[in-house]
Amino acid sequence: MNPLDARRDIISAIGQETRIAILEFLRDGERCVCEIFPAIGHEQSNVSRHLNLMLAAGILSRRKEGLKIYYGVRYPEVLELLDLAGVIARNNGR
Amino acid sequence: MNPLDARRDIISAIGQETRIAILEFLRDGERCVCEIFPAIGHEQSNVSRHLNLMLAAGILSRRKEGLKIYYGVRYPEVLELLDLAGVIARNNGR
DNA sequence: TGACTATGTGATCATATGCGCATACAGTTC
DNA sequence: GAACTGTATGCGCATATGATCACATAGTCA
Repeated sequence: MNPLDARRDIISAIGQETRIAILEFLRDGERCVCEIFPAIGHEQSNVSRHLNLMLAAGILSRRKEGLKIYYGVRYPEVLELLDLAGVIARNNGR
Repeated sequence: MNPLDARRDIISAIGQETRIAILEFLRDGERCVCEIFPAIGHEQSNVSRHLNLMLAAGILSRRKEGLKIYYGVRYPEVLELLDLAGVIARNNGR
């Protein structure tokens, strides 16, 4: 994969409404799926897919603990990227 | 539009291969469409659409000069976001 | 083992996206 | 005005994406 593709994969893994909601919810630390999906108000199966997509993109970590599986943001840069997008949006007058 | 939507619009306007190529080409300053599309090797019509999409998202500037229309990156944060994605990709081992 | 809980996945559907072709439109020059 | 150059847009197509439903799987514990 050329570096161009790699960046696209990262950016498009972040730039989706449901996934932004998940990332924001994970800002304070890792959470299990059972906490995430009620918090953002989406179906468990849907959230599971988004989590696995971000995991595959390499921006989430995953840890099993008994029945539960905890996902977390793997790099602070992911949240920084999100914040940077907020800055740009604000420059645009929202 | 809620702030979540605004960020998604910014991020998804950046996270596409053709548009990343355009943004990289515009890194050194504004260029007209007639320079951009041969440089990145895409159809003029296709490039025009991508430029207008990014313009609508607020991340590009547009300036007319005679027949030519010059597009430029409106905020340095856009290129910073791209660089940040590069950092994450590199953390992932590309 | 069997009931229960947490998570993942196959099938399907509706919509969004990216592209190319042809053509329309706008501005310049003669 | 006509010819020309540069840019935008309508249309159609192929594929990607996000969502839901139903069901499968995996781990726990009586």
